[in-house]
Amino acid sequence: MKKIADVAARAGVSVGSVSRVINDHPSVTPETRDRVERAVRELAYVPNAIAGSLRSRRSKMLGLVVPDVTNPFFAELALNVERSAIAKSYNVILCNSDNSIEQQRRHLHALAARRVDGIILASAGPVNLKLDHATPIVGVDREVGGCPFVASDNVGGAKSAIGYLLTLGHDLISLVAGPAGLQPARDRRAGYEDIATPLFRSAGLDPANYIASGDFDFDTGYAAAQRLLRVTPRPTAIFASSDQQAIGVMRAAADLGLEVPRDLTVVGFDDIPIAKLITPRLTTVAQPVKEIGVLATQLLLNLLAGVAIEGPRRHHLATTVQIRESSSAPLSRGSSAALRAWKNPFEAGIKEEV
Amino acid sequence: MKKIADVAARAGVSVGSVSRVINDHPSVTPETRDRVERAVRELAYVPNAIAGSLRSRRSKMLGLVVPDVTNPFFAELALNVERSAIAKSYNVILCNSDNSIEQQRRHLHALAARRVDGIILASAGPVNLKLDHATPIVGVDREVGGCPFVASDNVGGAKSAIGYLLTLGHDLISLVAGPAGLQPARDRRAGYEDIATPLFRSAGLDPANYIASGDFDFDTGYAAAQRLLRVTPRPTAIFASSDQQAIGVMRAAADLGLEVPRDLTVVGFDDIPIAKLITPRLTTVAQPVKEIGVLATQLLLNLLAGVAIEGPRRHHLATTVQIRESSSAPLSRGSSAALRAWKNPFEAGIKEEV
DNA sequence: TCGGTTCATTAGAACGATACAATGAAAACG
DNA sequence: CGTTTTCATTGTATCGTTCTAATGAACCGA
Repeated sequence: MKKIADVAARAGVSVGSVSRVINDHPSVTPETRDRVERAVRELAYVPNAIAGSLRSRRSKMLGLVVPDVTNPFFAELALNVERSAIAKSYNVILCNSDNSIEQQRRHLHALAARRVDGIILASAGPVNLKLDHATPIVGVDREVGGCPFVASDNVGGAKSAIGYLLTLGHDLISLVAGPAGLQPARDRRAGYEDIATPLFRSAGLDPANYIASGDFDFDTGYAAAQRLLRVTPRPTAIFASSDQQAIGVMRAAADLGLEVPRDLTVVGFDDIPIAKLITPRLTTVAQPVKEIGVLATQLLLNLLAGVAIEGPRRHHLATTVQIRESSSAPLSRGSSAALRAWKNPFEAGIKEEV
Repeated sequence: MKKIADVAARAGVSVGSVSRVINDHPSVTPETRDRVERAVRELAYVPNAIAGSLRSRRSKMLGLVVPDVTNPFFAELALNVERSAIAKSYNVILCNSDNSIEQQRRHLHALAARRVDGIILASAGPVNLKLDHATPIVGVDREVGGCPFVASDNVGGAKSAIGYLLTLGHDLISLVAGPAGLQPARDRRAGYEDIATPLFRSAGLDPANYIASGDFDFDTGYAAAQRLLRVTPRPTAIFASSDQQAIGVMRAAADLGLEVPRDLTVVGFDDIPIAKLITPRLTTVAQPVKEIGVLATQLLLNLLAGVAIEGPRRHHLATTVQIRESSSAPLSRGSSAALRAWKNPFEAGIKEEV
């Protein structure tokens, strides 16, 4: 394989000049540039980025660590991180932690050994950063102690979903919560409870009866709905912490002979691609995944470029309630005093889909 | 950041010995190993893989180029490639070609510059391999001229789906085809035509009336079904070339007042995760994505290790018909002579889901 | 015309590891 | 006991770039 010296010889210049041409440094005469470019073409020379990285101490690589690219959220994240990175001539090493903190530790170590310039980390759990990490890290989705951080505003997203349901006239709203170990799940629950708990209280009901929890998956949604739909008085709406759960809820409803949205309103969270494909189309809280990926990458690259971080180090991007077919006003409008007093402060993030 | 010389100094040995310990070369006394390991720990030394790669001329990195990780098929592929790679201490650089041949060319060039040891390529289109490529390549999903290749047996998959439908008693089976530019789409169509065309012919019908084509997406499925379901005599089953299309077909059927599977049987292709979540659950041809990813990676790593490739260079892995709820016998069983004569030779790959 | 800038160019050091040949000690052998 | 073999160890060349300091040419204003 050709090296820079071969090109230099062929072009009749020094290796330094070839290097300058390749990295288009300004100090090059058009003539030298020409001769070098011709030589590069004739020899089909491909610069060795490894040697370059060694000398320049910059690898122009980023690490991306996610629990599982198979999850549509992380796939979309990976796509946008990679795109933003490549636009600045960075490549991305993909790592799946498989939700194992140990696996993740190994990956972080490997990335450090490869001297990636920075890491975007959707952490599988709490992580000990004193080890290894000279490498700059930006957290996404799940907070990473001390690092700049980008995620959806999960609390706000849940609040606006519940707000939307109240506006429709629902006042018995159940929650299917996610794993308590995951911050996004906790945040969504917090948003829900912030509004829903007082309603139950003022109606003299126990809020705990209207919450079921488990994983973010279909089965959890199904099982949760089976239980929640047998509570008296029955909830008129169910807010699920993920779209997969919501789909499980809809199936359970169908199995119980309830029609969505006539007998039960279902709202999900995430807006995964199929949400708009199923019947009925799922009303859900859309996360700005693309923005998260792009912003996280920009933050990281700025950090690397030494640009002072302007604005906050922790970003919570606004979500949007995507109104589709799985939600409607309840058959008999709720009548609690609290509901009557309700004014929705979250209207900004709610939009009807065309 | 510490380097190997620092470790050597601290341990009171030569850099060579440290190197041997790290790469666990056999020629090391337990005592030396101990001292080195302690020094490594005390200095929190992380070897510089870039320097190592430069000298050893092996980067221990693979490139993975796919059109779009957001596609569940490629996401699953990426997951399994990365897993298989990491098991052999390789890392994976992820590249999205966005279905652009030009973008893909740039990515391949960057991977060559980074001196990745090998590339797994789901090509966006025909590719000119004489440029750049000393780097070994294994093709997946879409054939890459001259390279070892791994994909589903798309022809066989389509045939077994049609075979299954014939067994149920269908004989007017429509096809929603995929983009003619994509090999998997062409292969699935070929498998369909191989069996279906003679049936139409012997019934005196024009096969072309029963085929619609477009992208692999929901909208194409919807539009195709709108047309196909107005043909007389109406098909009793529709075989879609992707699950997304199949979901579009089901929605169109619903909009036309047809109930699946009573009035129309729908079969998809891929078995994406949601296929089993929707109502009715989708009968579909499952691709062995995991196996494709694992096999492609193994093939590539063997190639790199210089292991002679045993067996064929081109692999077409068997698909499985996943029978779920969207398929059943037609209301009135078909009666063409061809159908009566039908004996299904594809029973092997058909399985009822528990 | 001359000192002072500016700029393109060059030769060679440096990056941090692994590979290799050389060395010395211990083990094995007849 | 001397010779050969084996093995752990060492010092240093090397991988292919980029970076730095030095050089010389060209240009500028006084």
